[in-house]
Amino acid sequence: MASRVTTQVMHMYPGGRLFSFLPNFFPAALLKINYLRFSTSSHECSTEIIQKPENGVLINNLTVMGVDIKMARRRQPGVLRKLITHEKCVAEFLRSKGANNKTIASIISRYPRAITRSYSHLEERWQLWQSIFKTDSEIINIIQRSPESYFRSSDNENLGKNISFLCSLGLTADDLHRMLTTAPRTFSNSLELNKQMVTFLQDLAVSLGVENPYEFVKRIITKNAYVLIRSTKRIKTNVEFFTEALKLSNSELIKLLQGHGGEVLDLSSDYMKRNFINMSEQLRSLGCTPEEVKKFFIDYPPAFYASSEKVSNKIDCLLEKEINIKQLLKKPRVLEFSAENLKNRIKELERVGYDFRKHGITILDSSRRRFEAKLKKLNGDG
DNA sequence: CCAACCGGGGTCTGCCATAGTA
DNA sequence: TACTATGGCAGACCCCGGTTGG
Repeated sequence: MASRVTTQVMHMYPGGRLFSFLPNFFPAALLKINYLRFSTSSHECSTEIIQKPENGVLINNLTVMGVDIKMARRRQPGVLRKLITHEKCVAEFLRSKGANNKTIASIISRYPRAITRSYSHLEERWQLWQSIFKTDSEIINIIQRSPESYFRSSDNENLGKNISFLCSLGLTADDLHRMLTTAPRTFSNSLELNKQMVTFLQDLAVSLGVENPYEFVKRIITKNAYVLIRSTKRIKTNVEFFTEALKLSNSELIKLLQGHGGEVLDLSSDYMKRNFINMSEQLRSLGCTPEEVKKFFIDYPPAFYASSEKVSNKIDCLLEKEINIKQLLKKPRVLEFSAENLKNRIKELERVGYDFRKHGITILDSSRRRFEAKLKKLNGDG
């Protein structure tokens, strides 16, 4: 906290004096360098702080490579002051794996610390990732998507241990592939952190009286790859929230977590609570009983995911056409379609005189192809 | 043949804070 | 003391089609 404030304060007081004995001095960098001087208001005496200058040669190299210096500086200013970096090696390495110059520049702009990794280090890390991915381009795609996930940790040994650990849980090659693709951060977590989550889930299973805790854990983390990149605090809060909000018995909770409940387990706790409250209120105000609301969430936990604004939009779409809310309770998956899509479908159906009161809203819950086929038929019948 | 049930698939980072380290 | 490594947070759905039972 303190150091953070200091940094901000320093940026508020740019300017100051220059040193002439800077290593790697380079005119182009001069303009960017902050030699700072500031006074702390909390102390009587004024303190002078001299910021180490940026490495001009490095800045020049990065500029030539097309790196967004402003972005890099904003994200990890310290890297730009380092005297020894490996930007050329990193670029060469990534290029050898099929990344183009633009991609490389973007990667370094977004995660400058990447250039502190050596060639041999990168080679070693790549080999570990290759134990899960088949092609270089798959890995490049992920690095491009999230440079931080790949580069944040310099601990290759830890990465190897993580892979072994996850394998030891009985995860298949496919499972690992999906996890690393969807939540690459998992593999940069410390082994200890991943173990903590697994232990937490195992303990939970045991306390609930799950027959096979081992399978329970496996199911949760394969169903929801994001669980392992969340804090145990969040997962714990969410489990407690499920239990309290829906007044679940142990067996009901187990069933929920092993089913669709697992899919929303990683949501931000407050967000989930807000959505629950909003949705419950809407349903109640439209005449649903508390029991119906509870059943709705148990049968259809993805409802926790639905943000209040989108849900309101969708419900409005239905109500406008005098569709009874009870029909939604029967077909909650209708909520999975975008409001836009629902609106269009309802419009199309109105055109052919579809009677929702008679036929319900099941027709809205179908794939595009099936819906269109159905519509064509309705059209044909007049 | 068809509606209804139901599981699966894509996708999810970029930032901040801080303990630890050189 | 600057910098690194890493924990943690906010943000937030939509869709397809195989199978099955009537």
